[in-house]
Amino acid sequence: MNAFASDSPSTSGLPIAAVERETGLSKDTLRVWEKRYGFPQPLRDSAGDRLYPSDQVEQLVLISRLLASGMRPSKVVGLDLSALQALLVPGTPAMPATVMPARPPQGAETTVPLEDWLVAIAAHDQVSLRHQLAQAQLRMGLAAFVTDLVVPLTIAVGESWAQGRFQVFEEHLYTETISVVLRQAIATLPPPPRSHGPKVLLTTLPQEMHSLGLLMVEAMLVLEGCHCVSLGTQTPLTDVVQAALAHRVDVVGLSFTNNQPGAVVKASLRELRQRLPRDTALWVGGNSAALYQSPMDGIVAMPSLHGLRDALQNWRNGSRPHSG
Amino acid sequence: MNAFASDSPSTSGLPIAAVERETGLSKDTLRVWEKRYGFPQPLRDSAGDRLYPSDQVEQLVLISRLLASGMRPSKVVGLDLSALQALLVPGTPAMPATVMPARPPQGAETTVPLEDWLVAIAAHDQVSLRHQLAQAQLRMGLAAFVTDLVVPLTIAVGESWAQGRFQVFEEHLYTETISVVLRQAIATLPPPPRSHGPKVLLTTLPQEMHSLGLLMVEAMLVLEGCHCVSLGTQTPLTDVVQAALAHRVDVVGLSFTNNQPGAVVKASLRELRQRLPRDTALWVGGNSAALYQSPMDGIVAMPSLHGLRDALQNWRNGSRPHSG
DNA sequence: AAATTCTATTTGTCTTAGACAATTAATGAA
DNA sequence: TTCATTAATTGTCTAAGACAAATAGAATTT
Repeated sequence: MNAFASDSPSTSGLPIAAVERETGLSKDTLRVWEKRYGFPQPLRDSAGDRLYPSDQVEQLVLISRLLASGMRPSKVVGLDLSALQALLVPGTPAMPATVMPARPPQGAETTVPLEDWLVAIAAHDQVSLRHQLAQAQLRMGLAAFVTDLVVPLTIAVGESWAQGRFQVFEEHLYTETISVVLRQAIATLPPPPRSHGPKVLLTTLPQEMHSLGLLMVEAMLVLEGCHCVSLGTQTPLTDVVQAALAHRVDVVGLSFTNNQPGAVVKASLRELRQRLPRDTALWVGGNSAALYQSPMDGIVAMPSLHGLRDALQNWRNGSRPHSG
Repeated sequence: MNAFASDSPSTSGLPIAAVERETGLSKDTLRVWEKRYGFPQPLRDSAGDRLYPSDQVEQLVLISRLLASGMRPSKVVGLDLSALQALLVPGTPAMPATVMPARPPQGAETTVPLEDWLVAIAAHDQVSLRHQLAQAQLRMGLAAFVTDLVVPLTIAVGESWAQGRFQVFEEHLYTETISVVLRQAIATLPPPPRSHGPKVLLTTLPQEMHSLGLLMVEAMLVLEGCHCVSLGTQTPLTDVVQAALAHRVDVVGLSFTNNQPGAVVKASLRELRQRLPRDTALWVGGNSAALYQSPMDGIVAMPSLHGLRDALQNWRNGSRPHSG
């Protein structure tokens, strides 16, 4: 058993299982790249097993991130660190411009620039950060807080992390803190007036573990008078269907990051659409590029939270034409 | 590219990648079992690729659950469905009796039997469930709520799920609802008196995605006057260390389910212990059997929440002998 | 009886190279 | 431009064998 793959700091490299874990690239892929492109070029331990030097692992991490945003392996697999970073900096590059959040940061948000928030996150003072965020939420109101602060700040944090400015744990700290503030805000919201909006099931499919998007959507929906049922992250497809039936929801809302290959995302959605009742709407969002490349039948894709309002309007018109 | 593995309902089986996803057993393992034990016995598609019938997948899921609780493959891989279920029912079987939660359900909890809570969960009324749980929390107090209700109820839900009584989405619903109630309770707790307890970093390692245990621990610790920093789930090992340093915590607390093989858990802990400063305590808990099999140097393993009190006491004595 | 050491078995992962089909890019025709 | 066809790209699967970590069971000592 060549076995467990703890990246012992003294050794000269990581075994293939550790690299798979760190990069998300399968062992098969790592081996076939080595054969086809000549990269990576791992060392070998005494048993002949691959040992990936950490600089190659770093390159692989960047490569995998570029792939997730739409690049092709042949274009990026050989490249060195600086070339990769150069490709990575400009925003979310492979995302078509038409779906980029059209609205520039504006109004209330500019009172405290994003940069200051980034500095506050880097200060590692969770209590203070939470306090400041909670205050901002009260000052701006929940809707503006989400669209004008949380959304751009989350994007900025993601980019900072991609550029190596933030550690993973700092991103975790940010996520956790925002979650607490958002949950608190949602919890203190007045209960929705009965049958004013659709009943919405919120979750993500397996492999999608980011709950922040769900929370943002939940906040906006509750503000609009919807009744939300959240299942948290990583609900198997079968159970999404069962939950939708059991709770008799009008809408199923899913969030996708660009962690998964686009083909998998599309296939899952096709499958889900087929299994859900016809009259159950399926709304999807998140920064997975695959969602917006081509319109999918019976699926409403929302590249930004602003789409929620329209989707709600459409639902009210389409699904309940004789008022409520 | 035999590619993505959506379990199309019309086909006669799942491809190996889907089975890996569903069961957590690696493709290598699935293939080697087939060779060694003659099970599973997948069909083949036109290209010669394996197609696992869904009943075999069900067996594999049960087998993987038994392995996680300490059974050996040779004892369970061949067994049929009923035999597997028979092994699975009695509690957490492979866990040594000495580490089982010693205290039987008692006192306040018996006013509303667990069974009634299970029925309430099965009713799919999240609003009502949340309300009832919040009321119970207020009535019992947070500490008793956690130890006497949430802990046994979570175990009961897990067992119900293992026995097929609950669907995955019902377990998700339960988890989400409890989380909301616990977070709410923690948020409304008075801030801890300064320097009355250690500063504790709470998180899980990658592959561990259950946050409920962390929330329970956080509740108990905050009650005891500790200052908690939670990073949520799935923090890479390296970042746990960095976060511990950045936040200057006294204690790192980790939660482990029995999702991962024991060897991986142990190796990760050894590694983490080695990388953390000597004077940073490392507390671990959760129902991963590996934690309690043999004491590990410099690691405090707590099979139940009741161990927290003692651990705190020890920390206060050991780490700060000349008072604070 | 309990703890320890040793040996034998079990077990998961890694290795090789090649085949294949789904996807994407490029080419040609309307 | 837009659509269909061909070509290139790319990830996954298959096979059998090798190997070392982890565990079980026996033999030994405390």
